[in-house]
Amino acid sequence: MTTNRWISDLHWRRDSQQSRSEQTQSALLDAAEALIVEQGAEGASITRIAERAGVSVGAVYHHFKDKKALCYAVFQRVTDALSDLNRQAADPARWQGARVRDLLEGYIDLRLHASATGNVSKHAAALLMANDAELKAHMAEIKREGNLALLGLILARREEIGHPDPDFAARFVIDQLGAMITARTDPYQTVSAIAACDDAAFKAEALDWAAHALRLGE
Amino acid sequence: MTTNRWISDLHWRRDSQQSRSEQTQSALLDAAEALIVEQGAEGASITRIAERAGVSVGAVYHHFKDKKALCYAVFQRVTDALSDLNRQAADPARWQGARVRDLLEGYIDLRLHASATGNVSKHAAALLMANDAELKAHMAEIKREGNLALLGLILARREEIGHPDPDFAARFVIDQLGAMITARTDPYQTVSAIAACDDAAFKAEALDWAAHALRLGE
DNA sequence: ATTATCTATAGATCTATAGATAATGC
DNA sequence: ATTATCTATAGATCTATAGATAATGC
Repeated sequence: MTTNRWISDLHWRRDSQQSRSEQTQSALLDAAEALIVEQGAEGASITRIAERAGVSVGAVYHHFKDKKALCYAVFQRVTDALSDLNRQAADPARWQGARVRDLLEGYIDLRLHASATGNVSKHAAALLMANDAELKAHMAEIKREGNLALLGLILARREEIGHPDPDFAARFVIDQLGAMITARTDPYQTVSAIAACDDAAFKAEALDWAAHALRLGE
Repeated sequence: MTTNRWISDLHWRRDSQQSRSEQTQSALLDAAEALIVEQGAEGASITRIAERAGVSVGAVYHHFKDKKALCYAVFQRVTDALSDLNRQAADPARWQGARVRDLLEGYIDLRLHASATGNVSKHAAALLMANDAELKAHMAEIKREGNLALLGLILARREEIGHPDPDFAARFVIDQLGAMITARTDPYQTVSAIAACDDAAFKAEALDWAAHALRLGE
């Protein structure tokens, strides 16, 4: 690091190649996301993405090997954020003194909050996933990691669980809470009480069910 | 109807224009479904669909106005079957003397059975839906109709429900059972106890939860 | 006369590359 | 010297249509 700190850190000059490169790449990812969400995955052609990002088609291929690499980068920006969230939530230090019910409540809060933010990116990722089994599998793997971390935290408190098979019960509850939250955040609703009630009522009902399923002592 | 019954009913001659037409249309829908499932929605071009169905591109456009019409026909074949199933299941005569628990068990059985059959068609429909908001909305509407019919059957037995707000509880349980079954039949699993256990264990756990949520008397 | 089918093709994409140009970076 | 960008375009699709051909149906 022999670079002049005045220049590199205080940003008197800011159009370094590196930062221009990063800006262009972000602009391309943003443009791809927006087009995918607005017109579906088929509407997001390289030509249109470049146009929207304000660069030429040639520039796209300078930054990404091919269209698939660009799409995967869009997807990865979402999954990286998800992995980060998982890592933070899984930190045992964060949950010292917490009971199973607190863990479940924290999980619900986390997912409800996550689904309320970054919606365009997530929608784009969902559309890409729908057309690509590899991405589907990758997303499932990330969710799996998060769920297994939660499972570990819960089973470290297994003495609270009255169900005769705590391992099965804990897994079942985690799956089911996930399904419940997915149903709540799905924009295409059917009946739907899960989506119609407010967050507090949803949380109360979900926690009540989970406590029953695990036979948590009171 | 002045047609000769010997001909039209006993099929001595079978290559009428009408039946050829139907055969070609079915072949096109089958080919489209297969290609969509095998290569994703983008892989199913008119050229490839025609080739797979063993007809020319021109023939495709004789039977379908454009590509969208063909895709919608693929989708409709699936939703028509679903609507039929809904209509059969919603018949009150079928449920005479049944209790709420029987209704819920019947619903679970129906959906588990449905997800085990006609998988290629449903997979294709799901991929088409993913790229088309109109189809998503249509599917949601069909599920909604089925769920509302179930809701009606349950609320006709509201005296069995101990929950202080039977209407809310019934809607919540229907949503939740739906989410549970979706999670079970999703091929991309996370933890997952819901998918790992056998049908009997799944049903028992689901029914137990529903009975608790509704506060069904015993 | 109508219907089902085919062949051939126009016209509009779309992906990816080659090669030139201008700026940064050592 | 390397990096970022542009222009121009080759080559491969893909959708949809026009017009010919052969069979059914009244």
